[in-house]
Amino acid sequence: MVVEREELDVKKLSRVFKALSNPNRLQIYLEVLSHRQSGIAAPEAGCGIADLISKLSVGAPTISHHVKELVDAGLVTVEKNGKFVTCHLNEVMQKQLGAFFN
Amino acid sequence: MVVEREELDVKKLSRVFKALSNPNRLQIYLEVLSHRQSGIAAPEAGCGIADLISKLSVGAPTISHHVKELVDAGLVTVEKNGKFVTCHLNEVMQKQLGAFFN
DNA sequence: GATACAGTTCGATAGTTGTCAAACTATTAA
DNA sequence: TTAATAGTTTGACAACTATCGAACTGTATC
Repeated sequence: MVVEREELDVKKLSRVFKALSNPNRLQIYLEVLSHRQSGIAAPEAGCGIADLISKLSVGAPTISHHVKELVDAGLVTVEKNGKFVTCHLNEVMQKQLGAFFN
Repeated sequence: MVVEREELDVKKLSRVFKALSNPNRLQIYLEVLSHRQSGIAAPEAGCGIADLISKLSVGAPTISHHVKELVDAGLVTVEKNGKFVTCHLNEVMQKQLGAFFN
């Protein structure tokens, strides 16, 4: 059995920073941060895609693309409820990044 | 007199993360971090360009370019001593980034 | 001076990224 | 089952990036 090491090596870390390097994507992350709620436990909290579309003055395809990049980088998670999608903060990653700069 | 506001708005912050989004540039930053020394006070400490060139298996022009981007983003500073250039950590920025993820 | 050395700037190029419009999928409503 | 709605995927394209070799600038050494 291969053990998945969840350390932040240079490659992974640079991918995280790349995800945050685009102003619109950073704004999405900030929006998710402001709804500070992780995990699937609380469906009411979190940040809806529609909110992001209305706040960021770019089209839906672009938002969708950006959210996927944030998910791939491990910064946020995504939860589907019927037609709707909600973004949640990955607090583990947040803490790891906080630790990196300390 | 115009007061220089040194806040980290979205634009500035995304520029910082862009600077760290390239693996080689992140490696340079890590190298500077490991010589944890800021300011011009201690010329002996800090990270020399030549060290970076030997550690990063990319050419000198590329290193030079990357260091400039880190400087422009406010992540490191640079100090010249005759022929040699030394990189220092900007600890203020480091602390601001640590605070951002907390 | 002339030479060597440390690093920078320039110009070019292959590769990547952000964005959009159009077409698509899936879910709810009529 | 037809419509409408929420979001995704695809394909395209302009803009940007990382890297290199060549030429350059400034500093020390002979």
